[in-house]
Amino acid sequence: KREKAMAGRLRAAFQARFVGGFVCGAALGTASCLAALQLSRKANPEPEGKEREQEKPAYSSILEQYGFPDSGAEVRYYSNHMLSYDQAKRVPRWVMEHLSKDKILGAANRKHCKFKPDPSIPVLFTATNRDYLGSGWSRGHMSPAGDNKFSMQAMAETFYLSNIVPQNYENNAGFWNRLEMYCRELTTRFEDIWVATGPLTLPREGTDGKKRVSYQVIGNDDVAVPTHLYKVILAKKSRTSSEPLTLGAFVVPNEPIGFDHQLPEFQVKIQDLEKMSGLVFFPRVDKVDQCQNLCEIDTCKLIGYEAFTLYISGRKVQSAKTLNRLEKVMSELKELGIEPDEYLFQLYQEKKQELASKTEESNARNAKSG
DNA sequence: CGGCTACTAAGC
DNA sequence: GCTTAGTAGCCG
Repeated sequence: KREKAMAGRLRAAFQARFVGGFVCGAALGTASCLAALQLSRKANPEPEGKEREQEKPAYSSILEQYGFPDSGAEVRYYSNHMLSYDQAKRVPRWVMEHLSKDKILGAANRKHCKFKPDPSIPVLFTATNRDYLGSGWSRGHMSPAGDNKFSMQAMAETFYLSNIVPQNYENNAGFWNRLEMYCRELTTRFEDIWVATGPLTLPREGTDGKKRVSYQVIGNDDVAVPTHLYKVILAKKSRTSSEPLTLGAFVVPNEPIGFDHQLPEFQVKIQDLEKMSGLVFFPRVDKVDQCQNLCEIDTCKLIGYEAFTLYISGRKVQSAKTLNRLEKVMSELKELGIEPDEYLFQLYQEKKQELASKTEESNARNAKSG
């Protein structure tokens, strides 16, 4: 009995979505869409009944048949992220992803990925690599490549330009990079994390005291350069426990931000971000009463200068292809007055061995052939 | 981790 | 001749 009731509810929920146009256009033909629209109109209570029906001129249904303007903002699904695209700005409005321990482990490597136009977006509205090259702005991931180590496919899809915005170089490699690292670090303290990321073009007050929205556009496609980027983090401690969710929202200027700034400086009330962006995040969650503040529950502390530099050096050591390069990385670190920690020193030793044996091999080959 | 550029070889 | 793909090397 209970099962039947449940099935009925599910069916009702599906139909509500269906007539709401959720599926319309994506998977169904025009005829079905028209039917859905009519159903949806009928579903709305018509306060005045027949009179209202008569008032409605015949041409309005013709208009429906020809179709309404399409912003292309429908949700697009990829292996590990979803997004809504802004066809006018050639950047995403928002990108969402799920993050957990298993997602950030694996062999997927960004060196095998290439930025490219999203094949699912109409050519008229896509950005291209040319728009970015030589523009003075870097191609900044919204859903980061590093969150998808578990899957080559998932990582490759984050390189579609539908997931990219023009971002300040230093910001991208620095503060924003560290913020993304912090999100990954959260997987050690939370079982599930959902992150929404996107660009903002916020108004600024001019010298005349009037507020204006002004932003640069780059390339032949006029790709919009955001003034700010936002990130909303929703985290759940454990899948089984019923303790409240944890929420944090941040708005970061699209400019260099040094180590003298802390993450909480950029925290905003979720309602404020919603007003700025025109988006309601996690609409089914009571974000006021049902959520705790991330920066109270967790550290909201980004990795510091020395630890960050050590980490970067570690990555460089691992990708070194010559002994010369390897030694340079280490000596530059020393010049900065930073001593390698145990982990980096071990990476260094291993790489040194590996490269030494490789040059030995090639020497042997040359001797043989020569 | 986050990026860019230069060079080579292959292909139309 | 020009574009594409892969690689090596660079920087923060």
